[in-house]
Amino acid sequence: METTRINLENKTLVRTAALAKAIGHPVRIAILQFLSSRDVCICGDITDVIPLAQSTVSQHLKVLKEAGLIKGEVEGVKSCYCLNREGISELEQLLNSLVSELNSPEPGPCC
Amino acid sequence: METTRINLENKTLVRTAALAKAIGHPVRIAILQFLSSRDVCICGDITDVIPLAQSTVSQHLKVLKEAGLIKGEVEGVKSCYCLNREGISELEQLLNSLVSELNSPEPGPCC
DNA sequence: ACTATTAATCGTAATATTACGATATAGCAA
DNA sequence: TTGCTATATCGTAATATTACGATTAATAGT
Repeated sequence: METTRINLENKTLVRTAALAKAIGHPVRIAILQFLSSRDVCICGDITDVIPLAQSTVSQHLKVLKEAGLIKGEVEGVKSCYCLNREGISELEQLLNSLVSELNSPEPGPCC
Repeated sequence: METTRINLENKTLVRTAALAKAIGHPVRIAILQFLSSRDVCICGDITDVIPLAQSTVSQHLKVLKEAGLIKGEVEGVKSCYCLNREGISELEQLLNSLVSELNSPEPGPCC
């Protein structure tokens, strides 16, 4: 029996997991949705729509930023956030190829 | 300014996050890929291809099972696992609608 | 019945996540 | 300068995750 040794260091594997992990929390998905619901960057009112402490929201924003899913920059006294289109399309591409990989081949006899 | 109050209890939101979290680890993605690489259920040799302790692999399998992404049943002295097609398509559907939601509308002036 | 094997579960330690309040930082307005 | 506001960061507590070895439970083979 050939032992198809799995490489857990695989770049795509690790990156896909990291992106999935980043969206693996309701608050972070909600933040992404909120950012996409406007057609401009959002400066300052993110905390207002999320029923959590300001510091907690800031923490989630940091996670999303580090994952490359949003961009943020200081704009005067406020911070402006918007979606990082590159990160979103990377997410889309990696998750799509994962799912299509999982969908083929067809289910076998026992499932 | 209308405060679009975000509901963090939203079923779709919570479910999407839970599925994303389940695939938010390289080992679990690797397990899913391995399961899909055969066209039948895998009985027993999952531990052999993952370079981690048997108990750790079992834990990851449990996470995937609880998320509804795999099915598992005892087959004699072995356990048989295979992908749960329903869970996978739920994952596909929820992530697709999330991503397409994030992709529209077009990027505004500042991003 | 006895033994070997498979896989789940238990116990545990190390680390990560999540949330909060408090504090620091930095820009704006007076 | 002095204060005000917005947001990041710090410190911390509670909980969750991840990994391991040891144990248990159940089956298969002798």
